[in-house]
Amino acid sequence: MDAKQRLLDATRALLWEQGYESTSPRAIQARAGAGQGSFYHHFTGKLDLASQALDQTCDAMLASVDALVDAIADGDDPLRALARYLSQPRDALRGCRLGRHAAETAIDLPEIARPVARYFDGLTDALGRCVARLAADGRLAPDVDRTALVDALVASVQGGYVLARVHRDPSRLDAALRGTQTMLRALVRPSGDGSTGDDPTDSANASTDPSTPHEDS
Amino acid sequence: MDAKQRLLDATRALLWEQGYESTSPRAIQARAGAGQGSFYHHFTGKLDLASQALDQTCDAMLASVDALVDAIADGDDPLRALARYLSQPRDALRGCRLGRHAAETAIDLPEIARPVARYFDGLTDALGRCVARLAADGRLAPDVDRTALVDALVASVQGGYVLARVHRDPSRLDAALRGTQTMLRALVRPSGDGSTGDDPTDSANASTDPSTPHEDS
DNA sequence: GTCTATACCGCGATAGAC
DNA sequence: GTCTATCGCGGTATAGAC
Repeated sequence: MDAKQRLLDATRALLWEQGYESTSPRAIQARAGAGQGSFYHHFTGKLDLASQALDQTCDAMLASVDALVDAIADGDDPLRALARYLSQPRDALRGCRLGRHAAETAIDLPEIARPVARYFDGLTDALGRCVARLAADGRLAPDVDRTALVDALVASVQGGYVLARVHRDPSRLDAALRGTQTMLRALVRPSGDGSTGDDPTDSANASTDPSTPHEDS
Repeated sequence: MDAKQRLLDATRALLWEQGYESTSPRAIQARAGAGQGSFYHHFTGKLDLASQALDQTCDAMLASVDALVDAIADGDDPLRALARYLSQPRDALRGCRLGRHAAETAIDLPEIARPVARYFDGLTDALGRCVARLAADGRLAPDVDRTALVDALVASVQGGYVLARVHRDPSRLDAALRGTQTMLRALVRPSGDGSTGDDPTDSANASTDPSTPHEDS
């Protein structure tokens, strides 16, 4: 692999682990096995490299989210799709690869804010399609503010990361998301189809199951 | 005011604005109008000062939370108390004074983690008292995981801050909390008392109302 | 395209005078 | 208790050789 992509990969890892402010060019170079020359040949500086790295992370995470939600186009239950998103395995103690930058002063830099906001816009859009389908199917009271509902779902994930890190306990993210699912199921009327058997939305949260890699929020 | 408290106040402000890693002793001294001498006379170093500053912030925020919730001991509606907490005015773009440190690597230092976790424990306890009262009044299905529900409420606030900062839009915090309140009201059975009139839990979120100061989450 | 050498600056802390 | 002077270190970037 060429030095440019090695630098990008190293940056993506370090931005996730430490955030922007605490990640130094020297640390990136060491991790990438590249020198100062490569660094400043391919990128104008730390900010430029970080921005491109975040763009790659954004693309990967949006692809993962879309894969979870796309099935509703084929008639899959939208509530099940939302449950899939909420119970996706997550690295609770590391935090969200993009959301973690919200707390940094660097979020004021457009080069940092743009890829981060682009991910949240895409995520909001994907979950919004699920909620819109629920409303169209008459499973959501018409007076429910659907954008507010989506923001609440996204917030419960981001806030769950905060709880997990504060308490050094990954299960707090699981708990928060189970609580959110409990509230969500109370708001949404059950599907009209005949399947009354096992309810997929009842599945325990999966961050206790560190099986597969995952690229979303 | 003596130099020690001026240093603590300056640190509290800077920790809120910039976080721990980005706050330098020099900046604290400048803001406090104190010199190196005062700094290292009263505190062993930056970490010691930050830890004491966070402890003061934790105390102030817990006092604010308790004031919101205490009324349920006098028979106030617990759902109304939760609504009061969720719709408390907040400085959405600044983030939570304590929760913002969850994203920092410094959260791994016990001196930083302890006061932050102490606040979240106290907040969880206060909201837990409201939820327990709801359950005792038969307004919550017995199979609802109450600790998970509380975590979900706390997470929606913390995650709402993330949304607001990512989008540079304070209204996203309001939206997330409105969505959470919508879900919560769907889960909780209405109060049994005769008052069917205006529902206080329907009040719009108050972070659009920057009237009073506020010390909680 | 990649290397090494170098520069400038601010961070975090210490020393010692007053 | 507070001041100024100083130190060692690492962050971020540039220069110029190869």
